[in-house]
Amino acid sequence: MSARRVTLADVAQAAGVSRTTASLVLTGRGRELRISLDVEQRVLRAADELRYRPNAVSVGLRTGTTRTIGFVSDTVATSRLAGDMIKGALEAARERGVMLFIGETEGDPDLEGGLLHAMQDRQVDGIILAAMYTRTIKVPKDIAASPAVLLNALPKQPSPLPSILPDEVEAGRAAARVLLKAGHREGIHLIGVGPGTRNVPPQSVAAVERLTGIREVFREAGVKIASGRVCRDWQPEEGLLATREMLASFRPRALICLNDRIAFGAYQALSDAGLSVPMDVSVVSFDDHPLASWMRPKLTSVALPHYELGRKAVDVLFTEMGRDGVAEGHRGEVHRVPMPVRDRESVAPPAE
Amino acid sequence: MSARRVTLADVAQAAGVSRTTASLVLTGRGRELRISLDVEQRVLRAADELRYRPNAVSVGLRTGTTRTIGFVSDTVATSRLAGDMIKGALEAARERGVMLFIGETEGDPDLEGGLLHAMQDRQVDGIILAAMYTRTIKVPKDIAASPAVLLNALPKQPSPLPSILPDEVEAGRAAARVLLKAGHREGIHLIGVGPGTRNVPPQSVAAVERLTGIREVFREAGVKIASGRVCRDWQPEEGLLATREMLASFRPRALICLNDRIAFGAYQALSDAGLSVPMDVSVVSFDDHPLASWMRPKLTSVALPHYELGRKAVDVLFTEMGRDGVAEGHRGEVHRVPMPVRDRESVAPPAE
DNA sequence: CCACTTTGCTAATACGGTTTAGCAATGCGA
DNA sequence: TCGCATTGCTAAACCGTATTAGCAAAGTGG
Repeated sequence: MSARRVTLADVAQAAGVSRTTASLVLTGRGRELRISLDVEQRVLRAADELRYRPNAVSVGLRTGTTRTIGFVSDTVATSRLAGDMIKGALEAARERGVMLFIGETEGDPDLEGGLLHAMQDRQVDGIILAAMYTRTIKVPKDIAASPAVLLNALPKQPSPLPSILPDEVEAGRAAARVLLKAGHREGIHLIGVGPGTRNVPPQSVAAVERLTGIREVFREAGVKIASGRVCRDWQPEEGLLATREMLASFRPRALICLNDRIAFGAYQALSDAGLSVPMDVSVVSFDDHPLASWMRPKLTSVALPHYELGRKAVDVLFTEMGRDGVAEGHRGEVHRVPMPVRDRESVAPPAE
Repeated sequence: MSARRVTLADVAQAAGVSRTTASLVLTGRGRELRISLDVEQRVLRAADELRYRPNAVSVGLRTGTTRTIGFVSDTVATSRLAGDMIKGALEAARERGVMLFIGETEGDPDLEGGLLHAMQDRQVDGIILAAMYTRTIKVPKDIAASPAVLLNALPKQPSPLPSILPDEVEAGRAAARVLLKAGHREGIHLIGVGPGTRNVPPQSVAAVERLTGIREVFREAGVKIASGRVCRDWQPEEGLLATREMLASFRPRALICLNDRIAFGAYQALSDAGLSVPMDVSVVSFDDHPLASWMRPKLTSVALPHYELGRKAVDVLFTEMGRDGVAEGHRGEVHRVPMPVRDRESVAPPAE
């Protein structure tokens, strides 16, 4: 508020040298440009004593690089997802000495455009364009003004931007294998999608890919999926309804719920029907929402690696920033981040 | 990546005027400095055609103000809280044409110091120092280099910084009133704190204040709190244990759970004991975690106004930034944001 | 002793804007 | 016709740093 910031000129004066010399020493180019050891020490001491910290704005103007990246997402608050993704990005950024601008578009293209401009005006070194739920997005045309990556999203039209995504197909396989390994081969029902490849809610990449993985493993194992119900909106309410409906026609041995909120609803339906988890029915799910470990019994779930996704986005963005312009060949690369299985208490061998 | 950015000089040249003139027109000082209407139009047209956007870094250097504020919190990912607080701040910031730097300290003072410096180096116009769970924090000494506010936190030592907090005492009163209004006057138990003022988990501001409000209303109504149990960590597990323990000695008519996760555990304990909510036992809680509306029956809860807190922080920060230096009198002001009651299905009149 | 290299530092310019001071042309009153 | 105010614009300085080009002094070889 009060005391003016210490500038390079102050340091130079205190050390009795020119600003040039001070700058050279402090940017580590002193040796290279033959500044004597004596002077170097004087400058360093002065800087230290005055608690000099370079003005990043000035450096940004001069060098054109601000050590700042922008993180633009459709919505940050609605889910915990955002939090962990941002956290991952934040930590990876910190390790590299970079700061993060955050912006939220709420799906509004105008807001998105405005945000991207505001960030570019501030000379960000790169941009992460993130979606909170995996989906395809329309890539704004002028985003390529700076290096950029897509996080948790695929481009609608072909695009040179790399994307970072959870490995949903493999997650689907993992969920199916959890049941197979526990000995399940029949009475397996899907809540949220299926049973056919086309029975998926619109827009959802996760739905399609998880289902693909699930079907693949069961097919290879010669196991038939007993039934599947689509839920448009993957909320507890719908999970409850879908499960209740399924219970009207079947006596299931195992459920694959397409996410934890659906599983939460399924638990309620099963409990209402007097069925116990995992004794009567095993349940596997996806996302590893915090909820999953609060439920009784604790829910076995294939985790969305939000934190890792965030980190990876920063990593990829940095290699992208390193790439000096044209280096064709790996444009539009897709990076898949593994989804780990969290084994808990909701799966047991089928009762005899 | 490729095409150089359009600069003011380009605009000036295209309009056939000096950089000075272009700048004056574009900053709206044209009239004031007697630039002719004709020239003004030429400049505006040129800027428009060239799609000129001022380089914010340069402006920042010259004017010393970057239209950027820093949001530093102890941890953003752990809870949904963060999300909504950030969202509120983000929207309020956008409305004012300001961008947000986000940083996370994980409670590490060194990281915190580093972050604050990194932000000050980038010439932020102000800083929001936020805690995810309401608590007292040690205010870093050199934070006052720029205007700052405390969000969801109180200073440990007296400090000139304003703080923004949820109105927890009033929330406590509201919770108690919900029960009174439903007709409850006995068999009311507290899960998480109490019954005495000193039975609170350490560090938690919310615990103390909620309890204060609760006790005040019941005292005035001449109602006695039947019992209370402290939970150190306000998690479902502890809520379950505490409730089970209480049920061993009492037959409660109503529970005030100190947050929703505790209530979640309490639901399980009540269900295990064959008690139904709200027929046998009414439950009121705090926070309005998303969980609250997923539970069956839906949980009545006094909501933490995260979104509003975030907005308010930006508002207060702006008035703080407006205050040119010394304006004593309202230093260290505390702003309380109301906590609204979300009436749902977990409260009913006491059974006869 | 002189030309030439090396050593050790600095002057000057650039980054892209904003802002102050001031200049040339015109208008106006006496 | 002269002095002075007004109009309409611009030159120049400035923000704080990085970087290029170059200068003076000292050292080196012949």
